[in-house]
Amino acid sequence: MPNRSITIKDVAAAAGVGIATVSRVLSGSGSVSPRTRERVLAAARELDYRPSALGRSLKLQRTGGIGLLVPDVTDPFCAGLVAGVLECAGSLGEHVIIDASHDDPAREAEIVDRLVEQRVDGIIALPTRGDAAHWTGARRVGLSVTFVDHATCGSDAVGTPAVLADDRGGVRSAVEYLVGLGHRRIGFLGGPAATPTGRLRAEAFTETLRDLAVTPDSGLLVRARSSRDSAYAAAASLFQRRSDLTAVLAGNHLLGEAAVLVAREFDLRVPADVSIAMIGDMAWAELCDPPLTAVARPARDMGYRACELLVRASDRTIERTRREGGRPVVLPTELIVRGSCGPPARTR
Amino acid sequence: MPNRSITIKDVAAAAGVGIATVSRVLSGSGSVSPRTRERVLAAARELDYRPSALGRSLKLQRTGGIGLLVPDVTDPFCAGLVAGVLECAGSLGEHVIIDASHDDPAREAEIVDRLVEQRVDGIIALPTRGDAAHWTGARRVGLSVTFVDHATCGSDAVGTPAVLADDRGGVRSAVEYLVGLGHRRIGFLGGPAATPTGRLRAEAFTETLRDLAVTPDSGLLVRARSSRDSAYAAAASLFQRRSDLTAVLAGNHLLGEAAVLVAREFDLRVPADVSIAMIGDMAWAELCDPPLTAVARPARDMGYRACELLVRASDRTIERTRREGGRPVVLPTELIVRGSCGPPARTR
DNA sequence: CTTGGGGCTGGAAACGTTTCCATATAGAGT
DNA sequence: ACTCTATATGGAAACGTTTCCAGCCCCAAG
Repeated sequence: MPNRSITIKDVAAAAGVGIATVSRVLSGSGSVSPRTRERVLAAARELDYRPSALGRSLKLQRTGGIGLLVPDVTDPFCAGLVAGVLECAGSLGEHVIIDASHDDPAREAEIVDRLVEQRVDGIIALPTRGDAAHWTGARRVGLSVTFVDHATCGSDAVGTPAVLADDRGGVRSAVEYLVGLGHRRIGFLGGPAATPTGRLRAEAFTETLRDLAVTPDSGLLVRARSSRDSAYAAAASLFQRRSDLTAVLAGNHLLGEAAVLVAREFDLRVPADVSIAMIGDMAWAELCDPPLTAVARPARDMGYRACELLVRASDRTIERTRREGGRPVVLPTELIVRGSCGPPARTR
Repeated sequence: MPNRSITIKDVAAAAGVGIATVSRVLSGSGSVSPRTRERVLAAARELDYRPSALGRSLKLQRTGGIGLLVPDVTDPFCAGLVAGVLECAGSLGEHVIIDASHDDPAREAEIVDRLVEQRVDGIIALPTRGDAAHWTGARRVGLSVTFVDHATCGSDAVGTPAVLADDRGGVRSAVEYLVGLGHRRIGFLGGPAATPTGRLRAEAFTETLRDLAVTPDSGLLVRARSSRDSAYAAAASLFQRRSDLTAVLAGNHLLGEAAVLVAREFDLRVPADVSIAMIGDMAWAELCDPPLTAVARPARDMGYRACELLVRASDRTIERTRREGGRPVVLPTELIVRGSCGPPARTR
């Protein structure tokens, strides 16, 4: 019963060679005679030898691990992102250390610290706020960081590579679609103004309306915190206060959910009485009755691209990365038209 | 510009002490004078020293990492599981290396190998099949494995700790509920017979029917492979072939989705024309019209418990674990009654 | 004054790799 | 036969920790 795990030394002894030779055989570098190679391979197989990544990483100063930091793995968008990262990392032979920040900057900082200790080669993050001190700290100790979904607004982290969805374009396409159907009084359910995402989508909403020469109405724009309850409350208040609106655009899937629920609660037929669209496509959008029109964001692709970007960046010097990686990668969104939007009941 | 990352040696030099002393200060063990401690702490802070987990793990022969292996992170059940593991691991100071098997045993074996190389302290897995060789291999090299969702059916891995949902009880409660409403011709949409889950739920279905003295009808039990298309095809074929059925129980969420879609396609009103229930509660069940009755499985709790179990097991010897951990932990399911089930239209 | 012990401290070994370098061997060219 | 080169091999250092052990100093007790 082997209580001590077997090392390269054991293999060397069993094969009657030096440990350097075993290393050469197993890593495939250097030259070894076919005869020796065979003996070593046989010994390794015989002993069921598993090389330790610890020893190797220590020597090589490179772990082949990448850190992945998302707000919440149960959020479908985050899950898609994770899947993309996993796919790319797997094909590149890297492993992924994952953790969830739950939108708490303190927790995020703690996790980044842990990842630094683990000496990951880089971090992919959907940050709570990209300008926090721990991010610049991480870059200072030499590991590359890639942001996803929204980039930093701070000044210090300029040059941090980022992979974004074209949110602005996504909102625009949805608004254009609704206006094209004849809607003029369109409600917008927005996420918290404190988050980059919440801010940006609301901006894009009003901006597009202005471009389309629809008179703005600030009473039609409502904010919610990022909880189910808050989303529901916001939707309820909007529907109650403004019975004259003919369409609603939900700024995220929580708000979309709330809009659907509240419309049902108020006995509004969709899309006859009110049209509903949502930013962020979900599996359940297809299952709604009627199926919900939504703007799909390529979560999986974003994860994949971010991972590619990160690994590529790790190979270069920080300097070169900073010089080259100025522009964030922006991936297109797609308006998926389903049955939840139609012309307004009473056109004026 | 420090191109070389700073080590304990640098801190020792800066503080004018030996490296042993620095280690004692930072790890909190041993005795150091307050004066020295202060100097070391100051030096570490000054240099922004981050201890390397590589060195520590190598020396301690323990990484504090746990491997997490699920079929697919975008599956809501798996996502819940991951969240639970992350929560527990975080509070225990462990980090989590995650990967997805995509239900491919070969890929799974590869991932296990990688985790062994990384010297994780243990693995939590939702295995494709618990009896595969790589699992016994992993246990042989001394790391503890905990299965989730379904345990092994093989003989070799007896004693592998497991955390399960009471699927049998869940199916039973759903069937009892439907029969209680007056249904007698209940369709069952089952997952692949090759998977433990698919087999077990179908068994529980027929078994419960027998216990309730409802005459079985093998034409009402349909299997699908685990893809959306296959699920849809199975549901369509069942509804088409057996227009006399009054209720359908979907064996997983993919099949539940398919049942809802097909019922809508066939212009069947729910629950007036057909009642639908599903194993596995999803966020979208609430959003369906009518909301879908489902059996909730405690994904997050399962992950949390599995992680607890694993870490506890790592502290003991394999022998003791094997002796103690005979019984798997079984967590209760809950039937969530919503609006998708009612009495059959024409009772006979 | 001596002895003993306890609190602090630093040197060194060990953990498992990779790789540089030195050496040994064999074959080929003169 | 001698040198030269290419190939094959092993020893040893290095990576960054932790911890054992030995040594030091100082104070109290004899």
